[in-house]
Amino acid sequence: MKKEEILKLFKEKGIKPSFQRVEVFKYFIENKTHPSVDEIFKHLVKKIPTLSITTVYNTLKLFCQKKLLSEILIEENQIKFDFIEKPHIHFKCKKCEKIYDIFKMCSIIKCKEVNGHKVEEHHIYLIGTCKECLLKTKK
Amino acid sequence: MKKEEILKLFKEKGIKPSFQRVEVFKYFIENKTHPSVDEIFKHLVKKIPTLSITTVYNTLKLFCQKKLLSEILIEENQIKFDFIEKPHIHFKCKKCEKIYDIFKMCSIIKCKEVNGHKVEEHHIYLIGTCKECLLKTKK
DNA sequence: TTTAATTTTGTACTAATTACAATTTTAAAA
DNA sequence: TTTTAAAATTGTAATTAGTACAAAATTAAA
Repeated sequence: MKKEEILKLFKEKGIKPSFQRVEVFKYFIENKTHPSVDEIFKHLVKKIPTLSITTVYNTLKLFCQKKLLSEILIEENQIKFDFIEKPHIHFKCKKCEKIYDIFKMCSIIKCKEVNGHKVEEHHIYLIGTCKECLLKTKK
Repeated sequence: MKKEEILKLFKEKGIKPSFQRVEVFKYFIENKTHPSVDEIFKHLVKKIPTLSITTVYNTLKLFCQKKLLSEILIEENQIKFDFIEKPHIHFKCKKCEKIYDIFKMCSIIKCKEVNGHKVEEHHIYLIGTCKECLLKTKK
């Protein structure tokens, strides 16, 4: 994703492209992970020494409101963030703590109504032992 | 659920039935809600004036390990707890903040394996506007 | 160039959770 | 019954994520 594309996306969403905001966004497309606020801050402060943690919080909040990112709350007392491409669910390994994106469909994800309640968001978390950790324990 | 049944359940799970533990457990069966640590503490401290918040944390952690309760992490900076009866998912209303139990099945809940990862727990959260709040806004 | 609006920064604060040592309770052994 | 050891509870202090907010800096418009 090139800079012009980011600027175009920001414009569509009504986000003013400050240097800090573009850098935070770039973090997500360059590192396809599920970072915490702290990880993002620690990474970007190397490049932007004046960066404030409050800016990171503000920017992530804005991106979530504009549906560029979504929050992940999975067995942690720390919010992680997720770049929204196509709908997916998350798997977290209890051993290595890694979070995997799982692109698997399910009736729940499509449902817009349940017991009369209007559904606007779906968050599906699976927890267990990942492929790699299963292999390690077998050895 | 009578006291003898609670004691029997604790014995099965290998939980020593201290007065505090029994009272915390009773809170869940008497109030079918999704309480936070603070709510449980504030309620029980009336009956047990010497109760410590640390004991509540310890007890809830133990109950989660023993699979009597599970943690709910849904759009909050506060963990809530859920009594495990039969598998269900959660719906949270954005307006009134209430959490509903939804007893609806889905292929994801049954799945024990995904992309080679071994699945041990499922947490499904739906967020939106609940039936009651929808009615209120229509008026 | 001036002005207003927006964004960023930095500090102080709050609230949830954890660490840990001291005390109390419980259960087992003598 | 008394002694001893183990487990649970308590209370305090510390940690940490996140928020509030005002001042400074930046941007865009008049």
